[in-house]
Amino acid sequence: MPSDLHGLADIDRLIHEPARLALAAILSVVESADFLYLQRETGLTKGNLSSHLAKLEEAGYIAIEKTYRGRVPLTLVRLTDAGTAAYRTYRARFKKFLEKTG
Amino acid sequence: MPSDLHGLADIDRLIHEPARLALAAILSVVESADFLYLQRETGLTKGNLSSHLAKLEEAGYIAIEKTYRGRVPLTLVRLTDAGTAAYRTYRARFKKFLEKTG
DNA sequence: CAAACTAGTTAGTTATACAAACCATAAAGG
DNA sequence: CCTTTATGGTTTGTATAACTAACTAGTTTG
Repeated sequence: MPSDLHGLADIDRLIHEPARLALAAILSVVESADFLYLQRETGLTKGNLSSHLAKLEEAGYIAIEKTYRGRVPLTLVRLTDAGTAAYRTYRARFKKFLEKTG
Repeated sequence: MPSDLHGLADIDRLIHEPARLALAAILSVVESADFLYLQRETGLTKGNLSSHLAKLEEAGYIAIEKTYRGRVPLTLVRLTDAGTAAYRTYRARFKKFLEKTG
């Protein structure tokens, strides 16, 4: 394999996807967020948000806690350590790409 | 629609895709490049490269000129003005995102 | 003249994002 | 009450996307 253009090739696709990148950006600053808050912030449909969260959870990037607010179900999401690390790495890599190709 | 998280939502997907982002980065600095050069730089398979180029051409981001080197066919690729503009916009937007969420 | 290389395209598979429809419960209105 | 409306999601289906493998076509080399 060639130079792979400044590590662009092994960018984390899971985070690269704009919807998930937005989610990571939000979760990186809030400790934890509920489903509807995330939906409003990202503008995603419920289904879409649900599937993105499932992917992030599968990757171990987020932890999903299903609880109740009163008797109304409530889904709380937070970034795991792995998720935080992945997000940081992604940002660093991309920043480097932008600089190197500036 | 909500805040859309610093314009991340309307990022140019055509350029956002890492393979095409790499292509744009290369083409933004070389005036013109041939197929095999691009293949080696990006590490893409021929088929994959071909389809990415087709998409970029369809969008008017690149111009493809099919010519000959001696009697061997040669495909030359260069960024159009629209492509250059789109690449620049993409970079600016992403940079902004990185800064704002820094 | 056969093998192997150059330069690509086409065809087919797999994965992805996305929206629409659905399900379940709870509160509110008549 | 019991129907509507809202909350909080999941499941399902579909169109697009990326990617690989196989094929085409001509060319050089042994």
